[in-house]
Amino acid sequence: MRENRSQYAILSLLRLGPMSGYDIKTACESFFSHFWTESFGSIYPILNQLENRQQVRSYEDDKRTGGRNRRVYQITSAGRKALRAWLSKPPVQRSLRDELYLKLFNATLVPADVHRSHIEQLQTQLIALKQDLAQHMRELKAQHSASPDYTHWRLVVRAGQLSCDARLKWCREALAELSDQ
Amino acid sequence: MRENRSQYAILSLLRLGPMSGYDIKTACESFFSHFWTESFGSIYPILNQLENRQQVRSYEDDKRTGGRNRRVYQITSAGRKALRAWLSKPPVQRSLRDELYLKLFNATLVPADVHRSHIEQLQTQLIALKQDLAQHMRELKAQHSASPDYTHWRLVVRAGQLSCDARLKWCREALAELSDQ
DNA sequence: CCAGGCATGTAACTGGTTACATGATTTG
DNA sequence: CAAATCATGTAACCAGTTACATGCCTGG
Repeated sequence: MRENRSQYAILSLLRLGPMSGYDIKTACESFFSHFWTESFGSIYPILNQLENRQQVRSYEDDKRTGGRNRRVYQITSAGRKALRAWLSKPPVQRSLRDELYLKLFNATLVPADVHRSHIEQLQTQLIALKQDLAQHMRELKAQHSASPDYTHWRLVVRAGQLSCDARLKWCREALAELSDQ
Repeated sequence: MRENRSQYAILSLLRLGPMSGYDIKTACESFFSHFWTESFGSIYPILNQLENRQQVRSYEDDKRTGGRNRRVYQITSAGRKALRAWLSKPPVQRSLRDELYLKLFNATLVPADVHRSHIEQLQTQLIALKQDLAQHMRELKAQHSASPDYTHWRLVVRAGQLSCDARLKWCREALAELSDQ
């Protein structure tokens, strides 16, 4: 059984307060950036499904300034219950696929420069990610250190940092090894 | 454009020598275990597609002992060329989705034990993975240290090790933080 | 004789992305 | 007025998984 997880990502954000589909996308990009993504093509249809199942409720957000009308969703107790049920199940590892390593596995088929530049690109992305995560951590401390969620949110960001550092270390090792040949 | 990557995983293995669909699955599990998976449901149809495109050739493997007849595939120069073309393109990061962190984000909704046990489960898996990777590294050294692929294959395993260690470190930190509360 | 490993294949499904269509309002 | 931002939605697509069907041969 392969369950749609987008619904739980959406409910996770909705439990923080009422949001529109657009807000959910934005919140996803800021809160979940380093471990989860959602697209509009999932968000809007799933919000409708959740409403049919009475796991969210919505209302038209009238009298607002800028942009077209918004529909704002809020989680219901049925929604919270569904989220809780999912949380209790052990997380399942979905298939793992890392293109970089698959390419590196075949490195001898193309000039060495190719892979060096792929790794350098990754390194650049990771350096940017490292700064994002540091910034994220500072904001978390400043805005949520009193929240009961703080410990867990901190751990989530911390996981990103450790993983990012490990990959950066690998990039340095790999580049060193690939150049002295 | 979202390209089917299974075909390249299959070509990657086929460049090491002729294999059946079954062999490919097995090789995938041993060579790629920590960064790539394939299922029979992809392998067999894709082998046919590759043959139609003349990127692989096949023959019936008669007079063998045990099991039913095998069809053995070998890569052609067109196949090698297609693989090379893909290798040169920068690897694209496909959407990132880690259930554990999404669950942890909502940790306050369920008893603390739930997440502790999820993390302990992960820790157990990672310890097993660490041993697998160490074993894999030893075999690599023993069997392929003379091969031109050795440096790259070593780096691929090394990436798994660094990532595994980083995640283990996170598990320890997380469990420490979640228990003294 | 049956469980398990070897072996091939197909059908059904779906999660999730991409691209497109549409439109209001603000700002430079 | 064009571009950017806010905002919602749908249609098409497909990569990849799961489940099922089938069958040979070996060893306990």
